[in-house]
Amino acid sequence: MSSSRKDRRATEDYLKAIYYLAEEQDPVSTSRIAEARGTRPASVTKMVQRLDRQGLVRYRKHRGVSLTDAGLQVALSTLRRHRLTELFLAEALGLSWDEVHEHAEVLEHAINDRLEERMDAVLGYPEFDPHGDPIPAKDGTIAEINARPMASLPVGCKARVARIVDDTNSELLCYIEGLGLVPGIEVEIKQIEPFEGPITLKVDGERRVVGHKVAAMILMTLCS
Amino acid sequence: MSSSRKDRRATEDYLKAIYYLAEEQDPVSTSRIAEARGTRPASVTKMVQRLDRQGLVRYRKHRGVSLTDAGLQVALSTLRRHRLTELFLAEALGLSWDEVHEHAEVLEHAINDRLEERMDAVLGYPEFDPHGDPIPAKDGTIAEINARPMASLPVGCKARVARIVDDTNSELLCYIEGLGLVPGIEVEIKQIEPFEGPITLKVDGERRVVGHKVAAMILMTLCS
DNA sequence: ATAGAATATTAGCCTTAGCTAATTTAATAT
DNA sequence: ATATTAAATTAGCTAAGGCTAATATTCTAT
Repeated sequence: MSSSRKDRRATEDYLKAIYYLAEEQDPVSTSRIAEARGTRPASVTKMVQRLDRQGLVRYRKHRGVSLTDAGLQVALSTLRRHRLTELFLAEALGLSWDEVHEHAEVLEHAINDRLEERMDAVLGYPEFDPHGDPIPAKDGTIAEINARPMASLPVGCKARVARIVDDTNSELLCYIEGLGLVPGIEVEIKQIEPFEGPITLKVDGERRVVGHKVAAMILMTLCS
Repeated sequence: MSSSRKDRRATEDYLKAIYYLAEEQDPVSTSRIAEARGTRPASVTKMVQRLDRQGLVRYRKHRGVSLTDAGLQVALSTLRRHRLTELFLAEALGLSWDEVHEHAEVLEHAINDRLEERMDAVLGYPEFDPHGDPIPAKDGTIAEINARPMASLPVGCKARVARIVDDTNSELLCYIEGLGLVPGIEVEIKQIEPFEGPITLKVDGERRVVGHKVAAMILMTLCS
């Protein structure tokens, strides 16, 4: 039963992980994927070889993997479904923003084009999620945004704080201000742990570490 | 990785199938399950042996399977999620009743207690779906209903038409009336194809075959 | 009661996705 | 430039769910 109507789960999760990790460093190494997914490198090697055979990634021994166009489409589609699902669950079921992620992590693999389309319509075709992260369009295009969430910046990048997303969470806003992360300030991204991990950055010559949730609230414009 | 966080899918689908088929004939035969699921009998044998080992069914060679209490709980929970999901998709995404089933068939395996609870609350704790089929409660109890959908009756059962669920589909209502299936009429169930299959019955001494969708609209009271 | 037909089971193979242990390749430090 | 270390790969195993072909059991009709 090679194909027919299979488990999208593993494939989509791998491609999504590779998509995220590639932001950090392009041919993504086996061990980074293993770390991100909580599996062993040997399992990753086998899987990326399969994905390569399916034309979803380009893999060269000891050299890492990159998404092909086809793989990128799948990753973006999965990301789109993830974000639409999060938004939808928050909207339609009144779940908190903290809570929706884990549910979406499962549901993103269980919804099809039709459901995606309906959710999109019901939500009014949103382009960004409450974190300020863009929701890829059906065709894979990502809304151009001059200000991007800090968490989406590449390592080594210098950028300026553009605005802090209003999460109606005044405690966090104060905390962020306290870190010196006020609009106009220039920071350099030193290190990003994938997914929910912390981000290390340099502000006014001083190193700081901020959590992923906080970083998602901080929109940045790149210093070219 | 024996257990941890597995694919509920196959297990739940088997148990659900067995639950439905048992209504027709209790120890359910291998081949009935195979037919219902579109797999080969040999695969079913292996699977029910596994389910037996897990304590979800009782299986005796050549004699068929029955659900254990644990298996029944899983089947009812799955059924509950299926029906809540159908209702929720119709409500929240404006999908037609025809359409929701196939989506629910996938999603029922992807939602957890929390989502189930939220959907239930948002829907106002419904006890029946639009077909008139009861939605099992969290504890597995099924709302007592004197009138049951025709599709839920056992084969050989004699029952009286109680009412026709108003589907706001006047064509179907007329069609049903045309078959002589008016309230008060006594019919005998001759044969039920599982799931969406047709139902053969005897009305006024004449055999008739009605589709599952039609049968779901006809609520019956048993003639004791 | 038994032959033949219908059902069910077993044996043996496949794929996916994981694991460990052993090996190979690449990177680093002297 | 080579020895050591770190990272990646291969080999070989596991379990779930499928499949086919072969075998075994039960049912049915004589």
